[in-house]
Amino acid sequence: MTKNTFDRIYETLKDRILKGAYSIKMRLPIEDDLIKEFDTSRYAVRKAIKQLADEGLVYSVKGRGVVLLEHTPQTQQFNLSLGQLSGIKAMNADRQLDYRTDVVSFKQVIVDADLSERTAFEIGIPVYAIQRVRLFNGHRNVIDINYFNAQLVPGITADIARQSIYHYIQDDLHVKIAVVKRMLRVDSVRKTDLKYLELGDNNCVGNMISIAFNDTGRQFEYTESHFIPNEFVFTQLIRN
Amino acid sequence: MTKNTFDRIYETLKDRILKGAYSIKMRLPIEDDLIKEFDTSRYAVRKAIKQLADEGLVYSVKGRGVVLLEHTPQTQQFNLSLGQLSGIKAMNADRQLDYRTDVVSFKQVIVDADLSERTAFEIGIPVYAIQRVRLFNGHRNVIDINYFNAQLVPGITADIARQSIYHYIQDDLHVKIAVVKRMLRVDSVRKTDLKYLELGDNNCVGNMISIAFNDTGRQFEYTESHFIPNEFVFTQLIRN
DNA sequence: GAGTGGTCTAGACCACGGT
DNA sequence: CCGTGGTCTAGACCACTCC
Repeated sequence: MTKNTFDRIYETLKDRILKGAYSIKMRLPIEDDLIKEFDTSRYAVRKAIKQLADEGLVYSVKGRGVVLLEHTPQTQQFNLSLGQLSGIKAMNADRQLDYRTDVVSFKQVIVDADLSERTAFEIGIPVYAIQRVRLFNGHRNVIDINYFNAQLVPGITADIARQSIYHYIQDDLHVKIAVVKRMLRVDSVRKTDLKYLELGDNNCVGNMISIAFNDTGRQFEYTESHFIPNEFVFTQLIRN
Repeated sequence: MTKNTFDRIYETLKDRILKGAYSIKMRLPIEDDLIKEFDTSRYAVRKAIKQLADEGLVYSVKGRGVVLLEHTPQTQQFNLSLGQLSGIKAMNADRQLDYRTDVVSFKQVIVDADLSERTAFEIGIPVYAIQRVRLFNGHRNVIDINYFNAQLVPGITADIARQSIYHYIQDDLHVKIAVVKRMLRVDSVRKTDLKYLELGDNNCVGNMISIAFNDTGRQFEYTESHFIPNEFVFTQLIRN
């Protein structure tokens, strides 16, 4: 349940925006009116508006008010889907997906100079090196190449990798996944991609490189997710 | 000049973090100490810390403090470079780039059903349809396919397109670029890509689709930037 | 000049983490 | 239990937009 004041305001306003309640004048009510309506302080109202702005629904202009950004069915897909931590969003997220994971490689290795250069893990520490093929509706669309710091997230097994490593990390190890940083690239295919992915005629892959941090600030994961063209999208919001 | 209190605090803290001043204990000073040090209120201190967290440098834990995220030379490149509104960041942003733009197509057209479906512009309005090849060190790395709403940003010419449309929009038209929403995909090549891009053996392109809004909330631009593999990166931050 | 959001202050209480 | 960041209140003044 959402119990915070600003959450309640945020949800109410978001609902109204998506329903088109404010669309005619393209403005949100001014802060003072929202304060009166929700019988609260400016803090909660402003925090709720901030959240709407973070999501790309509104934009605040000093001296004028809070403007709604135009949205159409097409441009809805540009809106950020918050909270999807673990990964990739299929292009048609609405259609039903049959999903399976094959663990094609599971090793525990010691970080050497090369691997350290790539993953930013310290030389000499033990890591789990895992390769998993992700099948969507039976198609080999993604290969995940994971390296997990075995000191920070110990006890991973091939069986856990077949299920969900993030589930294990959070629920069993009680390690909080605080921040994930990502880089996105387009790479020419390499041997592993050709071996495991259904690329068709394509000779490139998308490469999403993620590094994840726990709530003590330590990086416990380095992952490359190679995915086939034409199937996946990533969204981003830039504000002035 | 940065004149806000929280900007001053933010810059000072960021500087210290990057210099490693806090790295031993992996913590920022607690809020009360920062309030004393900068002789200010909690508001400014918290806003500065929020900004550091938005950038992926720190992470706040209720009850414990503000934790620094590990960073190494490799993982620095995951840090967001804020403020780069206009676009693509080359993989090696540090190396000197010779940069040129060729306008290969410049038209004014009326939006029909198909174009409306793609760009979310209303049927019947006039738009500028522009295609520009971007050369980096003489190499045709990017093709920009722009559609600008001619009512919201009138007066674009081929000459302006050769220079900088964003410069013209902001400085001459005084239109504020408030928000840009992006989608990133990997697409199989199409005819236009083959014609204009130096793809080598690659038969895919990266596709960055942007829609831009002015500060009245109107979408004035739809752009596809197709870019060659292996040269560009995008960064993203996900927080819990 | 009137109206609006942005910054800032000075407090209070709550929720969580660790001892 | 204490220390910490998160939420919340009630106000003040400033900077900007628009008329």
